[in-house]
Amino acid sequence: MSPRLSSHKPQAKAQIFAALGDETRLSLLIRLSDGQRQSIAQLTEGSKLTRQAVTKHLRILERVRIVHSTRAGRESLFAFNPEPLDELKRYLDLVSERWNQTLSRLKSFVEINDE
Amino acid sequence: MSPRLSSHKPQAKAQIFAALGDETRLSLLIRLSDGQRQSIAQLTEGSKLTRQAVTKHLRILERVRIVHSTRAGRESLFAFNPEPLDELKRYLDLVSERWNQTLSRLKSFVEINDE
DNA sequence: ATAATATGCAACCAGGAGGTTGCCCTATGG
DNA sequence: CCATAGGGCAACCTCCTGGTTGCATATTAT
Repeated sequence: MSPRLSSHKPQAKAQIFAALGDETRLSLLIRLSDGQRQSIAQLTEGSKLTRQAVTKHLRILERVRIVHSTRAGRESLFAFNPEPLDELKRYLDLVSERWNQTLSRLKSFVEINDE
Repeated sequence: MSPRLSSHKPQAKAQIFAALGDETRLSLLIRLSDGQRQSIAQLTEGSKLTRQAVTKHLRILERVRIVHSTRAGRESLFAFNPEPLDELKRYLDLVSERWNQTLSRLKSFVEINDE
């Protein structure tokens, strides 16, 4: 019923996790998750970083489809895309499930846990 | 009711995501999520990597508490800890929630989405 | 037309990440 | 007691990452 862990490509997941493994990119993600499309210049405001740095981060997020950009005149607008995050959540659920199966299995042994 | 996004420390979350942003560490995580404690030597088996490399990865996972180690004789056994992953799931849920609020808000405008 | 705005591209740089090797220390099994 | 198995520590190397700067290009506003 639930897709097995083995059916997930680990490298793809790792790439998404890695994209989220940066404070700057997380904050960009938060700013975009409110649904407002924002230009690079807008996203750079209040960021202490250069526009180029922000651009690089956005491209990284874009490569794993957490974000996607469309050109509008002279500016390129970035928008949030929740799909990859949902994918990660499902992945984490599978790990949890695997873990919980173990717990119930252990419970049947009625072991004393001397942790 | 649900904790706001602003109450989460972004750098802490970024560190956890970063810890998961590596294929080797993801596979270690999978191997440990079955509940069996495993030594470094065991985890190194079939890994193509050196024991030292595996150790480094384990330490990274340990620093964010995804894994924890206990010394048992001459070997140190690593065990999985699901808490940080649950934390991440909650975090991702908050982002999704933020996103969905926007969707319903947009829906009230009855806009034509020409994406 | 011109100036200003928004971005792209490329080179460059410092530091960190992933990985290896060598050596030392501590348990454990004969 | 000695050989061996399991690890820790530290040095070292290479490559990627995050960031910057400089310059070129395309829109937009005046």
